Amino acid sequence: MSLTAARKERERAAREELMIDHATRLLLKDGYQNLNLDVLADAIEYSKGTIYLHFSTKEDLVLAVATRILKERADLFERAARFKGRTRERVRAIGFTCAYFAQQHPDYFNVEMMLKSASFWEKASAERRQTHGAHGARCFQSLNNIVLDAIRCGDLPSDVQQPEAVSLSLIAMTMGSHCVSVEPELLKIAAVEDAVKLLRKNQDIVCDGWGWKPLFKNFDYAATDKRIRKEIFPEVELVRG
Amino acid sequence: MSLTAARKERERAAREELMIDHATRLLLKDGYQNLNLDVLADAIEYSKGTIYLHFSTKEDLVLAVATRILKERADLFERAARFKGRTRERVRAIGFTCAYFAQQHPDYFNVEMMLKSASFWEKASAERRQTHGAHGARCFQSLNNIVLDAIRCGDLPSDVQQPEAVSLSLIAMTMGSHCVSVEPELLKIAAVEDAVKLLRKNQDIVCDGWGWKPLFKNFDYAATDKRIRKEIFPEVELVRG
Amino acid sequence: MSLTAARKERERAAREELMIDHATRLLLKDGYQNLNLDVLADAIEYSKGTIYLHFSTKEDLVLAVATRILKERADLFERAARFKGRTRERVRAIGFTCAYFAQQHPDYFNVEMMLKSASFWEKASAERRQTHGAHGARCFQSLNNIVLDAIRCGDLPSDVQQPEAVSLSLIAMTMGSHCVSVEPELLKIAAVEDAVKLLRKNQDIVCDGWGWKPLFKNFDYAATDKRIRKEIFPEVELVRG
Amino acid sequence: MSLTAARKERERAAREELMIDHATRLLLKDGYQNLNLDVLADAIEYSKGTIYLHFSTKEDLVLAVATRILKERADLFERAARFKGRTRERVRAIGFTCAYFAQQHPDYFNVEMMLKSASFWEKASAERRQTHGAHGARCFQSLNNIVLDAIRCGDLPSDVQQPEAVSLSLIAMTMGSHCVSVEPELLKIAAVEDAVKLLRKNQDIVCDGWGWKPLFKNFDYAATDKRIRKEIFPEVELVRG
DNA sequence: CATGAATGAGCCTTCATTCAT
DNA sequence: TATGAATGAAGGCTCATTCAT
Repeated sequence: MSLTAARKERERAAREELMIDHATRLLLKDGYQNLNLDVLADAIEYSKGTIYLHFSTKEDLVLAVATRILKERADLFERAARFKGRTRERVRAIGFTCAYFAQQHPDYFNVEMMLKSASFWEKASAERRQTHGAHGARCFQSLNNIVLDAIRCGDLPSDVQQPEAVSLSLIAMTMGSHCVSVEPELLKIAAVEDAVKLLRKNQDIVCDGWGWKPLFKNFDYAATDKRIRKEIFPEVELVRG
Repeated sequence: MSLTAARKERERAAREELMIDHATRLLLKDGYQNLNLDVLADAIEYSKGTIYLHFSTKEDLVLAVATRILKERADLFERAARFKGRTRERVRAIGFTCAYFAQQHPDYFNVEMMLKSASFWEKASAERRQTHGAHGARCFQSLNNIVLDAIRCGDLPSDVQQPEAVSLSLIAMTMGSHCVSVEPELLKIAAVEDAVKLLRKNQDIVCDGWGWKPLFKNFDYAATDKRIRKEIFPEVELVRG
Repeated sequence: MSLTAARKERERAAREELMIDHATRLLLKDGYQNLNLDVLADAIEYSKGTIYLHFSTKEDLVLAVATRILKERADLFERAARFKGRTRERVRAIGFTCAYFAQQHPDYFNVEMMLKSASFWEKASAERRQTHGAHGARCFQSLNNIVLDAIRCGDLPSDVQQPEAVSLSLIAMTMGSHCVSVEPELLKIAAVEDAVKLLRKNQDIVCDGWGWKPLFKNFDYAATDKRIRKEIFPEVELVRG
Repeated sequence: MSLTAARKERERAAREELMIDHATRLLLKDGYQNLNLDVLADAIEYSKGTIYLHFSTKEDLVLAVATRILKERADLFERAARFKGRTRERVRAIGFTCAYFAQQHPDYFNVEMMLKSASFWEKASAERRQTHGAHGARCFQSLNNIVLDAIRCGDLPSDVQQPEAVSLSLIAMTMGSHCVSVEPELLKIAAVEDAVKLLRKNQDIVCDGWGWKPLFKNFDYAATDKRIRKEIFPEVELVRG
């Protein structure tokens, strides 16, 4: 590729990033249905036509937003999965990334919820659909590999029949914790102060429920947490818990 | 109230029920954004104007749908909470109602997700908002009362600081299991065959995680399950598991 | 039907006529692609939404325009076909209606040309499609019945194998004459002064070509023409020729 | 002109031909309104900007397509007009070229129809408009010269006042036959099997109608047809009829 | 000269809401 | 009270044309 072509490609990518940046912002503010391409075009100071040079439909654009965030999550998951220590410590590192995520993208969950509509996917481009699926799989595999290791080394009971069920219950709890976090009424009734703390606590409960050793109730994870913070998130200040 | 006025009031209520019936059907079929008041008016054989005599906005109508289903759930929860037995058995009965719900209203979860949009609530009438909140509280309280009983009688460890956290983790797991259930990709990767089974298993994991006795891994709940089916759902054939 | 309902129905029909009136005008002025529903809405002083209460798509509207004119033509054809006299005189009466038509709707031919696009018909409503076809068939049958009579009574040679071929050649000549009439260049080169005269002359040529008696070149149709004018078009002043 | 300039000019002409080639293909496939310059640019592997170096507007491009085909027709007409024989045989040769044309460019008629829109011509360049007119005139003159010869030599009755009327009726019949050929409904009603046969038959009717000798009904043209095929279209296999 | 990114006016269609009857 | 005709703002998407590089 010539120097010029390379520069153009960079500019194109930068423009696309700009579009996704603003689309993310508007999406989180107003929701999918209220995302308006005229408003987006005004915000990015490009015309609507230019948006359509990058995304085939509005749905395609929204999927690009979701995919970018999901990719970030997958990257973090893989990084966390490489944490050195017992399997329970490694899954705890994953839990930290979820908490980090909840802090960084407090409203991202809403975007994910949009994706559940069947008609949505039909309108997005096949390529982007596939990319999204791939990052989703990366997330799942990162977690599931730890589960497999845990069964192998005896940290999880040998009678666990389906490793995927363990992963899925952790994922379900994570998503569910997000769900309740966006219901102010519920948080008020349940006197929840810190939604991120809730998320991490719930993940511990699930691990303990599966009998994943060392159990949270029997072990002091303070040192592990310190190490996770230092090794995985050296640059950020995480919520305590 | 005169006899005539009473009859008119009955007719009005019946019409409103009819509207909610069909709105529910259309909502679950097409989703919130695709719910079309023209189609609804055709279906109920009343005019659009008449719909607006009952509901101030489209959002108000949708909230009425959600509230009616939530009321049904609250009723079921209260019924399940009155189940005789140890607290773990009573919370198990609640778990059955969730499974029952998932079977009866497989797409209702989507309706609940709609409600999370901030702009939604602004357009619904204050009265209906409050009613909805009340039924939500009933659900939570039914569950939370069992938790409180469990702490009191020692079925839950005495060091559980916040009973609400236990309830909330169960709720989170229930919602999260629904979330994953609507992601075909995830179900495929995780080789899940029966989403309802998954839901109930996950609830057990959470209870065990909190140390709620008798633990699922140490106790045979077959007899309890039989009794729940007989006493709480005498009329239906529940999914096994 | 109640009086009110009848009145409403009349009003509805009148509104639809108004829409078709203006659509016809705009269509003939600007062509199909430049027909703009905003402009139409402005012209009729109804909103665009109201237009869509009458027509499912823009194509449906255009088809309604074409159908109304075609119906008028079919009515005229049937009237002309009932003209008393020899078959050649009756087909001549049909020729007069074509000329009348060319005068009344000098640009209608353009509308008919629009209809030839395949994608057009897919977007029009099935009902209107069928109506259009029915009127087209009426036109053809009116003419073809005269041809059949002519063969039966010996005005056309008995060796004419396919009566439909005679009808079709007349139709082709009529359409073709319209085609050349909308090409100013061609008219200039060929020194045509009166397009309607051309149309009628061409139809005579075709009849003579088929040997339809009495042949134009052997017979003075002045009296017939006078009678056609008087009996079929008493109210209008037709172009001579 | 320098050698380099000559080469550049050749390249430029070749590029323009390439553009017209593909534009023709797309035009016949999708129609004028669906001709998309992006698609065309992709097909020719030149940029849209380059297209605009050759054609001032989209209409100009379309006119170039129409003109090239018209030129081909004019060339064929002139060749046919040089056929040796009686004038009726020569006009028959012209009829063959029309049939040949209908076979070669079955959808070209649609392109011609586009040209009838008034707004079209305003947007095309004056130069191309003139070229188009010139080729149209060549077609007309080729035919009209035969008519003039026929009158002179007595093949057409001496009382034919306007030779151009004869030419024009033949042209009208040719265009009209094309018109009916693109109406499937009409073809079905009239039980037409072979549209090209219809075209040729209709031309014969017109010639006979004008009394052009030798009349088709009195003369066997089989030998003439054989000769036309051999001398005018040695390279192609024409439809019989 | 050739490019192709950027434009932006334009257009059809939808649908929640209103209000005169 | 019930109606449904009328509204009109809104929005996604297209594409011929331009122009800086």
